[in-house]
Amino acid sequence: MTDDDIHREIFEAIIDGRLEPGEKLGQDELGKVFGVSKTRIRPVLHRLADQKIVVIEPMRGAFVARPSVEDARAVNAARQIIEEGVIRAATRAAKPRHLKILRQIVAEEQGARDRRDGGHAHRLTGEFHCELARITGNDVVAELVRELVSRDSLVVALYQRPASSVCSLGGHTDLIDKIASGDEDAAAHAMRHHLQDVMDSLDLGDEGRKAPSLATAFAHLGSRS
Amino acid sequence: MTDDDIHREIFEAIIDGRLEPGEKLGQDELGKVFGVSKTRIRPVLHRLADQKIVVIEPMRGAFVARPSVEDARAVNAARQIIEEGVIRAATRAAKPRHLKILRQIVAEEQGARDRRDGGHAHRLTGEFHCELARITGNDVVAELVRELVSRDSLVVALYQRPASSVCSLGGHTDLIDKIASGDEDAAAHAMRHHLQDVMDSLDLGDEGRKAPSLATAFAHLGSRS
DNA sequence: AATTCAGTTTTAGTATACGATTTTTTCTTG
DNA sequence: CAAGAAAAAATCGTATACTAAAACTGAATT
Repeated sequence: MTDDDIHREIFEAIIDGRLEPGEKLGQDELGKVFGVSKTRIRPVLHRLADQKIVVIEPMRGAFVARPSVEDARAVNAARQIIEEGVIRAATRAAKPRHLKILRQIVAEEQGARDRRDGGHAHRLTGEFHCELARITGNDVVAELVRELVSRDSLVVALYQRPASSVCSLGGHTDLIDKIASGDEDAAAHAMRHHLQDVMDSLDLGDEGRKAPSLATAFAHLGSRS
Repeated sequence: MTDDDIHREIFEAIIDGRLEPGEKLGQDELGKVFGVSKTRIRPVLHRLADQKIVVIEPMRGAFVARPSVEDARAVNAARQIIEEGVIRAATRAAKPRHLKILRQIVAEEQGARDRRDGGHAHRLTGEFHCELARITGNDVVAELVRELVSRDSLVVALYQRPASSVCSLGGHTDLIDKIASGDEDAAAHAMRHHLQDVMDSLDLGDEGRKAPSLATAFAHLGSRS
């Protein structure tokens, strides 16, 4: 069990939603889970904190990150900016085999949705954008996009509307078409709107449904203080 | 002396070239420097490794990163892709005060060059790109660019030609002009070429001048094996 | 004289131990 | 009985101790 294994294990547990935002990540507790001392857990937690997947409150411990509404908007806006450059480069570099891979991912995505497997579908949605970044042939870019996508996964986990995973259905195929056409500007435009659609499909009205603040939890009582 | 202080201290020592690429970063040694145990050095080293500023070889220790020629090309290519999106967003968002800040940085840069203060000039060059990212008003993007720029600093430190820091002189003012004109495409184009110019000004012929491989060090002897 | 191998020293990686701080529990008091 | 204070438990952060691997030294051998 290497350090990266521990990291990946926790990372995936969070992204897959098996660990809820705000949940406490105790060092000794995790150490017992993985059969190591907390000495090896701490660096992993710090790395996850660097990735904004967890937050570390001094002397209080690590918690699964709970991005605020502003964080959510900032990450999405960042993706619009970054992935504009990415899809432009991808459009310039795209070969038929690349498009084939993208189409395959969309197909699997569709399949997962049909099977009502929202988790898998969501993961493939992220995979699509990562694969898009890979078309550029640049590992640095691919890694950057991967990080942004994973941060966005947390956001979606927190703010996704109950009955809305159909939103990005056409979005990805549209992106592929634009890339295939070689029209860089059209592709960039489509990407910005696609990400904006994802954003708009979120319920950013309250500060996260899970573990809400007391004020919102008891809002139905009205303010009496 | 907080953890971040230690991190920044080592980070800046590397970026400023006070620690040469390839140099060993012993845990106990650094611990003594900062008056702490290696327990607190290790996470810092790992964080720097995440940032690709140092490399950690298992059971051998940490060393100041020595990006290969391929790494150098990849980081520059990544910047071309990422910063295309950034300058487009910046062009759309730019206000007069932003341009003023950029022009000021260029002026300071020019002053530093006149004073033959290459280090300061180089640092301001990076600062220019970070400030450009800040125009987008997005902290996530700004942070991303900052990381890429710092990685590039290492590359430049390794591969810069002895007498060539004049290269990007006109580049930045040109970028400002394009942003001011509001012509997004022109700005994006200028950015790509500016970064390509920086790249071309590097001496990527050998695998780094400092501490070269034995093969290149004794190349003048010819191959006799 | 160069090379290899054994012994020594150094150093990375990990666990344990300990002090400091927070959280929880319990006890007191109005 | 509720609220606050004090004590106890739990847990974070750091240093120290230990183990194992790598680097170094030097002698022996070809």
